[in-house]
Amino acid sequence: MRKACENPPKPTVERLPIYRRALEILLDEGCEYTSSCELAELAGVTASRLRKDLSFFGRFGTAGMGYPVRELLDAVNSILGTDRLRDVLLVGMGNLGRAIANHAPLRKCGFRIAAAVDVSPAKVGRVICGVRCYPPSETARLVREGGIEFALLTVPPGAAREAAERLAEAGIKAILNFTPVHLRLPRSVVVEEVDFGILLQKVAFAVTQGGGENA
Amino acid sequence: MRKACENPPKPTVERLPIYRRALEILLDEGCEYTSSCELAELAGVTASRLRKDLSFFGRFGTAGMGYPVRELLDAVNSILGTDRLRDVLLVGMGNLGRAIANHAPLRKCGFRIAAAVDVSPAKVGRVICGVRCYPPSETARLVREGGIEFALLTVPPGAAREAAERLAEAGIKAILNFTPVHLRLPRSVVVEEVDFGILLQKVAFAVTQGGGENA
DNA sequence: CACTCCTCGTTACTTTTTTCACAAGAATGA
DNA sequence: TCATTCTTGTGAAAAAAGTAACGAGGAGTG
Repeated sequence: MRKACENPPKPTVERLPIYRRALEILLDEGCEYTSSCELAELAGVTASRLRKDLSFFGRFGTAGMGYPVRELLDAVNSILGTDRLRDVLLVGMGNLGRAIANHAPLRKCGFRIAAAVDVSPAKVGRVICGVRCYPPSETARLVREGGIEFALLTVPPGAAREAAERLAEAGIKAILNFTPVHLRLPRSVVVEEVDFGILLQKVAFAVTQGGGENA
Repeated sequence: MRKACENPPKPTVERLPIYRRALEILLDEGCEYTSSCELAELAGVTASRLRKDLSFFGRFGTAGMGYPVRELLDAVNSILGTDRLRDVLLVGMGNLGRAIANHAPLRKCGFRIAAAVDVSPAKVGRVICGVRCYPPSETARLVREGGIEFALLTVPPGAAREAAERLAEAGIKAILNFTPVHLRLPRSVVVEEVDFGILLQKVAFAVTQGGGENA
């Protein structure tokens, strides 16, 4: 039922995790089948957009019946690559790093903090929030031997660029960048920026200009 | 120099904070003037897109010269509503809440954690990470008396919906939702979702499918 | 078995967003 | 002063994304 994935639009891909979350809710409730209407409602999109999004990846439903929840969830997981638990490297065991290490919902999304890296000698060697802490010099070894593809960058702004370059050299595939620093890395490394300040500015505009139009 | 803001595209608005960040870097470096090429390079967009984005809000540059950094930054701040320090309410003083309370860069973006709310009696009344902690019952008073418009929702998933509704009733204007729960609130409240799991899934797709195309 | 109802997947259409290319305008130097 | 050289701002074309409508095809019913 999987298509050869004829280059789906970027917004479509960004909605897949939202569908996934909705499907998990339905599964928890014991629903075996759902409709595009119901699922779209849960995900906060229109039914036709949901159907079109899914159609980029294959045919998952049966006319008149809807979608089998379990199967569709498996399919979405397979598309996203979250069908197995993936190891993540935490770079920077500060406040934010610890918060993420303790962030339970990550596990439900298919990710596990496999190890952490920090410059502080007080942290290296210890297990903090359930995660063992290594010195930065171990980065490459951890990535290679652990087969780690993803990193969370939660170091102070001043250390961001160096840490990112170290990760890139180690062969990391993707970085979730929580620092307010624009990283300049080879295109082979996927970088996703998560800047709380930028997000707040975005809603600040919506509030001041729009006078309260929702997204 | 400000236009009447003829409904700028949403993507344009989302890029403004990025331009803002680039402008601050230039200002720190002591640059008085910059060009659309230089600024676009720093922001990671094309020069024509930058110029078009700015054109939605007015005319800020002079042909042959470029843009005056200080003035353009002031203008962007004015557009975004970050020209003055804005108070933010932190809801949920857990690991993530504390991390954000300590997150220095927020201040540079024009935001200040004015107060926190938490259910735990052990936290209420204390000052944690420089922020005074109040019980949830005080939410409405804090929002009203402090003139607070923005809230950061960092409570456990199970408490998210109730806390969000309390905020909406208190008259909050916007919520940055760090919980993996889809909030259903009146359209008058701007909600921005920040779900680490969803972000990881997004890059997971990019890595597995794209084989490494950057965003 | 025939009929109706329901829901998917797809196609055509509309809107939004991006890209490209160029005219207008300001500074510089002879 | 005048030509030259930049660089902006903008309008048109192209691309991307979203919306709506429709046909196809099972499921349930009598």
